[in-house]
Amino acid sequence: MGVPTLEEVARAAGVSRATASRVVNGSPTVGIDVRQSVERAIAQLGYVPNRAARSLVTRRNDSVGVVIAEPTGRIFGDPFFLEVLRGISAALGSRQIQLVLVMSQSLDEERRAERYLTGGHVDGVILFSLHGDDPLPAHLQSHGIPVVVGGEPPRGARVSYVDNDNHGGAVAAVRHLIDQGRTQIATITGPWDMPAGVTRLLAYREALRAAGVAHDPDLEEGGGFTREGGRHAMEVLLGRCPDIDGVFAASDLMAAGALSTLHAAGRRVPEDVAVVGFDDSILALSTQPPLSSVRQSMEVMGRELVSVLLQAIDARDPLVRRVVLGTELIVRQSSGGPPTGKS
Amino acid sequence: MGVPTLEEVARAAGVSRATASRVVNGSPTVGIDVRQSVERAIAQLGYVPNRAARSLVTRRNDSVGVVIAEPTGRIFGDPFFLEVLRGISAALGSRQIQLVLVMSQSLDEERRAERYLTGGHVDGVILFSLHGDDPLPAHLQSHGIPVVVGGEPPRGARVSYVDNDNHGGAVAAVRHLIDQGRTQIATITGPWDMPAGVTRLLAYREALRAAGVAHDPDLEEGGGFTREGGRHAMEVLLGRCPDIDGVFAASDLMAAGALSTLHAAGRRVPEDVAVVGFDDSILALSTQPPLSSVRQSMEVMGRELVSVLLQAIDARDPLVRRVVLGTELIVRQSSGGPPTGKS
DNA sequence: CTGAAAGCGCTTACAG
DNA sequence: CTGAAAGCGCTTACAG
Repeated sequence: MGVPTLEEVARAAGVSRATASRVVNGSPTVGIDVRQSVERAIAQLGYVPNRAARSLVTRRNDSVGVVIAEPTGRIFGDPFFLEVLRGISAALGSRQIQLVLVMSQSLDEERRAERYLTGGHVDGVILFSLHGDDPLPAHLQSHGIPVVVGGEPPRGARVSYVDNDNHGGAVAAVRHLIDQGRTQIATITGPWDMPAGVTRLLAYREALRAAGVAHDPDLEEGGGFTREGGRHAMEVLLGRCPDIDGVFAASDLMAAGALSTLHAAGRRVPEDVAVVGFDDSILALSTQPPLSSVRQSMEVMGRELVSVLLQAIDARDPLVRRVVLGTELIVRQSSGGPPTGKS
Repeated sequence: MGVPTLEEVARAAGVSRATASRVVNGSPTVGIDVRQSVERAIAQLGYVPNRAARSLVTRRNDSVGVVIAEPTGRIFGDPFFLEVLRGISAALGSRQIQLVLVMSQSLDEERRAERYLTGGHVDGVILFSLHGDDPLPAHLQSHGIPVVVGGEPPRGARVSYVDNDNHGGAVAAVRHLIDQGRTQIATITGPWDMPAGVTRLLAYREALRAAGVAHDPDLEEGGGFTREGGRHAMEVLLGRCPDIDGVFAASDLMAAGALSTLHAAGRRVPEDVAVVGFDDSILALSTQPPLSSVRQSMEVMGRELVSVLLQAIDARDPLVRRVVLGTELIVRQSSGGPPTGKS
């Protein structure tokens, strides 16, 4: 009794265990009648293959590790991840692959995660929220584990990744501010060691340059991708350049912080200062006024990550794949959009 | 070559495979000297036990399924889950147990998830965001799988759960509004089929009754735990009772929606209407003004869920355990708190 | 305290 | 197209 085994299925169907196994695994070399009787037995007994036994011989785990490593805790407030996870989960589930979630906040946890991942317990790894010099992808690769990074990978790493078009999105945001007639456009940037932040900053500069605006370092201030950082950066910017009339914040969270500073300083948004964020997160709709932002589909990113990873696992090739997903600027009140801009 | 096996460890240490296994599993019946030489071999070879092989014989997976089932997609914007996941992940990781994440949105996915979970692939299951009549916990239990529910379980289900003190939190919120001198206190409720929503509504009524206020159904309106629902509910309430001066929303998301209605209607918050939400989510700090809310520690909930589940798995008893975690009212500007209420 | 041996449930060359 | 047999890496009574 208990859980039925392949052996019992085979007996019930009057075939050998080998043949039953072939049916379960969809081998084409099985007679149609034999196949059917095995399938009937499977249905009748409610047979489910034992993963452990299968793994033991196939040397595959049919599981993928998803690592969210963020020692600073910075990212954890971000609903962003849930969406990516959903995309990953959907793509993996339809292929009968387990999603093993590994979150590490402390260095201790990170070490344990690394030991686990290199222990051969997963067939591949999806990595998130890396910093510029994170050795994890290279380390995993050196153990022969297929890896794909969500977002920009550490500089110089030869690793596959799927990223949103940070550059294109940021350029669109800044160009939009220019189109609105803004001439003193500041930016609040992410941390220097996070590639996405750097890319968005470079795109900001490029968009201004393309519009013939001279580069002014006084208009750039770091906000560390936090709300408090955004609030503070806005104060600094306002102190340095009181005539700012446009702000591109590299994340919605920082934009929300900037808004409260502007509010406190008596600046009207968007009349006095137009603000655009990045992420089009849930926050964008709850700020006052609603925040223009650059949208990226996190769910699509999740699916794409799985697709790239499975290719690497199946092909067992070290080919580096890079996928860049398009972004879209959503204009709301904070930069002159219509008042009831639902979305 | 490749990954070292127990056999190789044993050979290197000059003992039998059985003894090596005992050392790996911390059996006390091993001579101190033998133990040490095995440990040396393990370190030298970088041995890591093969989970599949172990599972096959122990009949344990050393993995726990975490199910987020939300066909409506309602909950997915909620950063809340990430925090719970962190708590679960931390508690599980320190015990070397895998966190297998299962998200299901469509009925199809839900069915697949159920098949997976009953297939003996996990040692136990943590369930979230159940509706009042969800048969999943009972179904899993009938397969002999230990289950614990995060939040209130479906009515009448004999299943262990860990929940925040929704009742106490809601009572505190309403009492606070009363203490502020509010006399026309409305509530925006969650959906009727979600226990947490119902509990918060009942607590609202009880707190008013305790204060000697007569029950007025006109002051209650459903908001479905969504922002849009909150916005609409506030319109309805204002239409029915223009003299409302306090609102208890059963979630921050609905409170945020209510705030925009109040804003559009020209009501000042908190001067004209004081508002309190529930969850103390990331939203509470980004609304204008910042939102008073009932805080619950989601990370603690995660740890507690693991603790209860592991007890059930180890004990193999059908004992039903109920854990209720305390909540705390955080007062911010939306109900008369100080202007710069950081937190 | 230690070892020889059986067995967990499956897949997969190898024959036929 | 099908079956007999070996073997994946581990744990655990059972002896001693």
